[in-house]
Amino acid sequence: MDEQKPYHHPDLKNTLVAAGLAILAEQGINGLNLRAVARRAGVSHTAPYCHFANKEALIVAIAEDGFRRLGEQLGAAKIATLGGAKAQLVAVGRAYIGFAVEQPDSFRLMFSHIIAHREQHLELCALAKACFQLLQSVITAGQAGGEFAIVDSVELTKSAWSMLHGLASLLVEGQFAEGGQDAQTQEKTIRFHLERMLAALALIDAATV
Amino acid sequence: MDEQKPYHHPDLKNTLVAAGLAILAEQGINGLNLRAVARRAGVSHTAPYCHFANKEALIVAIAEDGFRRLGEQLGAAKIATLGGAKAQLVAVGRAYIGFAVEQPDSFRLMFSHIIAHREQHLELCALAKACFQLLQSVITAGQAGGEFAIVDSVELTKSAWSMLHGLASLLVEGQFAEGGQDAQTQEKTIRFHLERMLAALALIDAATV
DNA sequence: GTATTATGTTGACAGTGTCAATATTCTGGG
DNA sequence: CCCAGAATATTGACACTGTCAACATAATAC
Repeated sequence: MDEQKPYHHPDLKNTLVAAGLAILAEQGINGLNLRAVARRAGVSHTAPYCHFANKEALIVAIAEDGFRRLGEQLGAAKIATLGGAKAQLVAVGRAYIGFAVEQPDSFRLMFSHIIAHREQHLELCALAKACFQLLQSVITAGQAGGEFAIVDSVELTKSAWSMLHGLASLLVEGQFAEGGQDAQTQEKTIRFHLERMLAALALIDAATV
Repeated sequence: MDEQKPYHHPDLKNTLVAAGLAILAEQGINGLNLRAVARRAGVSHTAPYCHFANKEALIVAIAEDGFRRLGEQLGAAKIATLGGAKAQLVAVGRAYIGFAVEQPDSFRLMFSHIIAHREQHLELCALAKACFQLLQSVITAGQAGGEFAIVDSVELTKSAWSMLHGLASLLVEGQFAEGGQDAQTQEKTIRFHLERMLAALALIDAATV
């Protein structure tokens, strides 16, 4: 028994990211520190420095993982939905909100200013962009199908993302919680706002063009 | 000369908040720690504990100040704008975005999860609610004037706030910055999205009712 | 098979939040 | 006016955290 682990950890880098995610989910951002991550991974308190330049680098890796999971969930929602681009947009939007509400600390971390110079982290930017482009693909498909008018799809996607992100952020930060709502009520509220916002997006061009 | 300060500081509590705000503006959230605030206020490193239970309490006070300033700016934008509720809504929205972009660290702090149990801080909640209600007042006025349809104004205001907050957040976190845009271009982009989003809000009821 | 590199550990240091003990000043009641 | 207690501020200490330097161990390349 007692498989004593080798001096060299099989895959410490990913183990550290996983440990960070676990701590994030359990204790939130305040509990997320390098030494706790190292402890959880079963290594010494400076071992992370062999794989990450500093704390921020580890946080970036965790945020990257978050964007990867978000992208997967958005993609899954998209392909699981038939019935036109507007329905897909609602489904993808619901997935975005769902991710934020179910994993609030990951969501916060991904958009947090803790990551000071976001543009310097190419992989992080690429993963975030992939999420954006997934949203955009739904919108361009809708344009092709005549569900949305023909305007710059990047700008239209920015509007859609703003709406989703705002709703997600305010929900996550508890700004909309007047007393503890039950899950069902909250679900209804979310769908209500989602449908209204996205219907507005579909309408928008009739008004502004 | 050399007015040696008295042992008892005239108004340390407010001085500490002001010092915190200054540090926040200069060095961002990372530079904001109790000892630095105390240093800047010219007192010992534990003096803040006479006025704040802990670091979070000071941060709450700084956030409260932020909501107070935000409320003032929104109110000023509202009363400075003639020409109907829609124009007012755009103006107030522009003020919201302006606050976020000009004072990104204050904006982040106000909505930050650093403040763990927001609902326990009554004054903070009241100040945030005052901002919400200012937005709501524009919308109800618009309803009375026939510019917006008659639906639950709280829900309509939540939609508006979500849109504004999402745009502000993504701008502040640099998600929309593809390369350094000059101020003029950014201003155009902001107004573009604002007008579209708020026009969408005005239209929304025709679609969903 | 040895030199080099990659990986991990130990020990140290400065900075931070917080508490206990102490000092100074203010305030109200005699 | 004086003094007791409250309010305010300081000093010193402690644990925890991020980070670095020095060293130890394992994998790899020639």
